[in-house]
Amino acid sequence: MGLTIRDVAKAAGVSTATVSNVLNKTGKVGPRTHSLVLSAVKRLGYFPDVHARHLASRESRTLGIIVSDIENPFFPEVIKSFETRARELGYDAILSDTNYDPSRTREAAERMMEHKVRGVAVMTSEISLRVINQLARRRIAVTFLDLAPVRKYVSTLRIDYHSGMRQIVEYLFNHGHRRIAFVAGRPRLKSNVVRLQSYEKCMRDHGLEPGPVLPGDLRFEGGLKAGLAIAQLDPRPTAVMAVNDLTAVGVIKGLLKAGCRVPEDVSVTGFDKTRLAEYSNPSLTTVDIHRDVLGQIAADALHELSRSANPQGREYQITAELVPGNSSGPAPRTT
Amino acid sequence: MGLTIRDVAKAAGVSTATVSNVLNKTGKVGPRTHSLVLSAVKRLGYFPDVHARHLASRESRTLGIIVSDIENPFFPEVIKSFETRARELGYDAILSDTNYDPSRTREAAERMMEHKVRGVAVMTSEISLRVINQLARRRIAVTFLDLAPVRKYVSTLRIDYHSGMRQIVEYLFNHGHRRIAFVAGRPRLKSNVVRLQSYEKCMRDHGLEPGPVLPGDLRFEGGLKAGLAIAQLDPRPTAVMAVNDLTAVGVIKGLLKAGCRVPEDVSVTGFDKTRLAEYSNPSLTTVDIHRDVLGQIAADALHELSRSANPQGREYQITAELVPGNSSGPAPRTT
DNA sequence: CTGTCATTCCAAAACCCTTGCCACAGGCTT
DNA sequence: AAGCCTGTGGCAAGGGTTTTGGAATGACAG
Repeated sequence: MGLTIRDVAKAAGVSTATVSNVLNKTGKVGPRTHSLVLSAVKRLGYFPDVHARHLASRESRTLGIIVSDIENPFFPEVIKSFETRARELGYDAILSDTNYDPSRTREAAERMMEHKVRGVAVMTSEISLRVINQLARRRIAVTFLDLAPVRKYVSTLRIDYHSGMRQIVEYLFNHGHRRIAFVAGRPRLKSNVVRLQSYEKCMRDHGLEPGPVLPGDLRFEGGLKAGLAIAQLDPRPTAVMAVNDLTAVGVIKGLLKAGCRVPEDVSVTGFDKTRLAEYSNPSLTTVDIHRDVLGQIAADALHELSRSANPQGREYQITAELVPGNSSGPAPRTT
Repeated sequence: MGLTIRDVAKAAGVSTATVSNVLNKTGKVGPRTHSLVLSAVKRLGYFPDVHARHLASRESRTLGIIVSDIENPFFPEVIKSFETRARELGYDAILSDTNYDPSRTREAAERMMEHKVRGVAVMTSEISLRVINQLARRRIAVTFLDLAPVRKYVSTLRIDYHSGMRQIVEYLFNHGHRRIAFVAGRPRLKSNVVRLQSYEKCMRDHGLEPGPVLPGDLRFEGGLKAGLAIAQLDPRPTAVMAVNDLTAVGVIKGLLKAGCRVPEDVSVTGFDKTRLAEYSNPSLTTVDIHRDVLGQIAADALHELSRSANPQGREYQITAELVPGNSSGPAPRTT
C-alpha cells in the first residue's frame, strides 16, 4: 500500500526526479542508473499514480467515449476499436453509458469534464447543444455521429447511409425485385430518417415507386409485427428492406409465422451488420458500416483535434458495404 | 479553461476550503455562504478535478471491471448493471477489455493499480494468481468468477451452473427425451468443464447414459459442425444440449441444413440466455444466469469488502433459471 | 462587562508526481 | 593546465484539491 515514487527513489539510491525521468523515458538518465531504477521499480512492484501524474504534468492523456447503450450490439465493437486505437496513441479511455437518458447524458459529459479528458467521442443523439458548447469552450475535442456541424474543437463522423441503401436497392433490383417494402425505425432519430429517405430516393432513381413503408421500433417486436402485416398485403412485396438487422430478424420471423418462405417468396435485408446477421437463420443480407473503422477514426480525430494548433473540426466519412446473405434471392417468378 | 476551485472561491468571496466544504456537503458551512458558493459554481460552470480530488483525499471512489471481451454478448449486461450499481454506491467505474489475452490482462490489472481503484471485478479467466496477490496485497478488493478461493480481500461469485444444467435435463426428461447429446465448449475453461460435468451427473441421476459429447468452440462454427455431425448419428439423439446459446444456434443451423426439423425431430437447448435466444429462429430454450444480478452483486461485494474493517472475502451464489423456447419440444414417437 | 462556547470560515500543509533549471563530474581541445 | 562541453542527476516549485487546526465572530450566561 501507499507505495510512492519516493520509496522507489530511496530503494534505488537516487532522487525522485530521476525515477520520474526513467519512467517517462525522457532519455536524461544514464544506462547504469536507468537499470538500477528499473530493477527497484520491479522489485517493489511500483506503479505511478495516474492522478498525481495528470496533476503534475498538467496534460491529460485520456479520451472519453459516450454511448447510448452498451447492450445495443452496435456499440461494443465501436468501443473496442476506439479503446484499442486510443491505447495505441498513448491514451487511456473511459466509457460512459447513458441508457438513452438525456439527464444521464449530461452527467456523462460532466464526468468527462471532471476527468479532464482531452477529447470525447459522443456516440449518442440525446445530447444538447448546450453541453457541446460547454465541452468545446473547455477546449475538449469532441466528435459526433452525423449530427452537429463541424466547428472549433468539434469534428463529425458521417456514416454513409445513403451509399449503403443504394447498394441494397441495386442488389435487389438486379435480382428482379420491383415491389420493395421498407420497415422504418424511430422517426425522430435522424439516422433512421436518412435511411428512409435514401431508400425512397434510390427507388425513384431506379424508376420504382417506393412503398409500402411500415412503422417499426428498431426492435425485434416491431419487425415481427411488420412481417406479419406484409405477409397479408396484396400485392405482396417481393422484398423487404428493414431499417436494421434486429428489425429484419423480426420481419423474417413474422413472415415465416405467416407461412411465407424466406427468401423464396420474400427477400429480406437488414442494415448495420450485427453479429445477428450471421447467426440468424437464414443468414441476413445486410450492410456493414464498418464500426471498427468508426471507433478508430473517432480516436484518431480526437487525437488530431486536440493536439493541433488550429483545432478546427472537419468531417470524416465512414463507408458502408453490402454483405450478401441467404435472406435474399431472386424475385419469385409470379408477377 | 483551467477553471479551479480558487476561481470559484474568489468569485464567491470565500476561501477554497469553504468551497470544498460546500461541494462535499460536510455541513460545516452556513446556509448563507452555502448558497453563495453554489451559485458561483453554477455561474462559472465549475467541476472539481477528479485527479486532484483523489490525490488530496487519499481515498479512491472508483471501482474497476475487467472483462474478456466486450463483444461477447455475455458481458455488456454485466458491465451495465455493475456500473449502475457502482454509481448508486457513489463510485466511478472504469472498464478494461483484455481480448482474452493474458498479457493484456496483466496490463488491465496494472491500469487498475495506477488508477488506485478501491476494488476490481475480474470477469475473465486469463489472470494469474500472481496478479491476484499483487492486487490483494495493495488492499484492493477483488471479486472473481468461479475460480479463485476466497481469502482476504478476495470474494468469489459462483454461478450455479449445476442447477441450470439440472433444470434442462429435467425439462427434457419430462418431455420424453432419453438420448440427449451434449456439445461442449473449450475444455480448458473451467466454467465449460463444470457444465459438462453437471450434464453427465444429471443424466446419471435420471438413470440415463450420458453422451455422445461433441467438441465445440463456444462459437457458431463449432455448433454448426456439431449439428451436421449429430444429424448423421444412428441412433440419432432426440435432444442436444449446447454449452451456450451461440453454439446452440449453430447446432440448429447444422441440423436444419442436414434436413432435420427443430424441434420436431430434434430438440436443442442453449445456455446463458443471450439476446440471441430470443431472436433466433426457432427461439431458444435456454438458461438465464441473471447477468444483471451478477454485475450488481459484484459491485456490492467490492463495496462491502473495501470498507469493512475485516476484509475477509466470501462466496456469493448467482442463481440460474430455465427459460423455455421453441427450439425444444416433446421427443418424437419413434423409438 | 467579561468569560465561555458554538458556529463559521480561513490559512496552510499535504497528497504524489513532473519538469525547468542548476550543479557537478569527467573527457576533450588547445 | 586551463577552459569547455556534454552528459547526468538533484533541488524545488507547482499542479488542484482536501483537511486539520485555529482564528474570528456572535450569543449567552454569570
